[in-house]
Amino acid sequence: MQYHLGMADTQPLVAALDQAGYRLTETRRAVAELIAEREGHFTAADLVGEARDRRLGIGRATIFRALDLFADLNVLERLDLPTGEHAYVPCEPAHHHHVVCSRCGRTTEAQDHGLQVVVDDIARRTGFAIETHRLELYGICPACRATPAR
Amino acid sequence: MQYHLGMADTQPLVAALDQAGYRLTETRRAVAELIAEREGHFTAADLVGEARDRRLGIGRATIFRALDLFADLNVLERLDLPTGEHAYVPCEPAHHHHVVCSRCGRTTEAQDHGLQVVVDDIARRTGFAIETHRLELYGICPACRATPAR
DNA sequence: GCCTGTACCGAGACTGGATCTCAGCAAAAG
DNA sequence: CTTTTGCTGAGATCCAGTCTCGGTACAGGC
Repeated sequence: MQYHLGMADTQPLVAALDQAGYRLTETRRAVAELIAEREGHFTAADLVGEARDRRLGIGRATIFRALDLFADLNVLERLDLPTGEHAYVPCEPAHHHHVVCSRCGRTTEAQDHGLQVVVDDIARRTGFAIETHRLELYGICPACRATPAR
Repeated sequence: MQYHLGMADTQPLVAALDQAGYRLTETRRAVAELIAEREGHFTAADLVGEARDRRLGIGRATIFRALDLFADLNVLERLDLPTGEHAYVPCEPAHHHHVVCSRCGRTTEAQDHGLQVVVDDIARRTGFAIETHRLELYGICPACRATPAR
């Protein structure tokens, strides 16, 4: 079975599967392709629709399973957009945060220099033992800033 | 129609409706009561169940509408828990962040002293014009820390 | 190259949260 | 009191995500 897809870089996704000992199936490569072709964030429904349009014959459940898997391997992160939608973004496995363009939806990763101080401060003030945190930023990306608002 | 509920403080919720020019209906007061009685976060399903148990005769849709309304008025915030659940927390209208206890679910508000510096730094590095941000912290609250892990 | 155990897959039923529709009702204004 | 308009309940509907299960194909051993 061959899917004849494009050339987008699936390497990080596929490599993560391999390293973690998961099977490198054609289906998973195809899902990796669909993900790699995307710019910005996407929803599970986007991928399901795309797979259906291209007659790839990939089941709905399989796409959700692949997304969960990539998320577990930290090469994909699940975002909760302000609208309430759930979206996914491919990313590096290291701890970081996302900056989301509220116009075009593209995302960038950001290091949280100095955030630890803020977290520690909040821990001290509230008495909580902070285990994890999540910072999401929304704004207009450089490309969209360069073009007049549509 | 009277609902005969308790004495929890619904004032901030009701006042927000009034100020924004919405009608102060018995139903909305009742939903405000249900919210005010809660500790920590709660889900829409919690309120729907509570209303049904008490035979308040409030429809499912009405509860969702009220939640949306309060959220728009910034007296209620919708949280996306790490589990994927959607929860609500009553809060002050001012900008702030939430600290959620991952054991008992209680929440506290926190000021983001120093966070603006981090946000500005990320804006400079990424070139984004940051409009809003959301910081959520998860940890163990003082009360839960005081009791041995169950 | 072939066999075998097991991970993986597709299809479709199922679940549960959230939304929509619409006729009836009730709050605020005159 | 009457009118206007916003609000409400019931239930249909929608849709994301999960589960089940029979069948498939990968990887490792021979």
